[in-house]
Amino acid sequence: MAKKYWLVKSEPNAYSIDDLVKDKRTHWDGVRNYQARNFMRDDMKKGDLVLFYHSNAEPTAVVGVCEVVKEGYPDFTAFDPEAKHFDPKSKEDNPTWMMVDIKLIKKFKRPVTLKEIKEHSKLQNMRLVQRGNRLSVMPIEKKEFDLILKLSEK
DNA sequence: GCCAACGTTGGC
DNA sequence: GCCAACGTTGGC
Repeated sequence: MAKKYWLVKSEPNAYSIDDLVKDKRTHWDGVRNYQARNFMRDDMKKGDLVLFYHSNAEPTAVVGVCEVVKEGYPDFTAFDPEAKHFDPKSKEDNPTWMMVDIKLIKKFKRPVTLKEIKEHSKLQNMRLVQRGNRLSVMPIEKKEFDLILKLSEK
């Protein structure tokens, strides 16, 4: 199947691109939204490429590229009463929440800000710039992915 | 810190 | 099944 492209959001004070630079690889836990869950469970495949976006940040921006290295499996942090995103309704034998593993490919030389994306005529269809969008895992087009990569090289 | 947009919950 | 109340997200 053809490679797909994604964008994931993270608040840098929770988990930033620099944390990923340090860790090299991480599991994308804590997603508690069904639509985002479905993408991770059903559609994100090994080798898919992922833009890493900082939300609630200064600046809000795409800051790097990752690759999916492990496909959807149960988000075990949902089972842990001590964990921040504990969900008592998710059972180990029937998990509600799923996650994937990603590894860092590169941190951008330069962040591509939300402002730039909003101002770019070719990026208006991204769900990221659409009003009120709160999805933390979303599919993007290859041409959008390529363009943002190119902008980061400027 | 504010607040609009959205998702979820729960009473009916 | 409807919908108001509530909690969360996330830009500004």
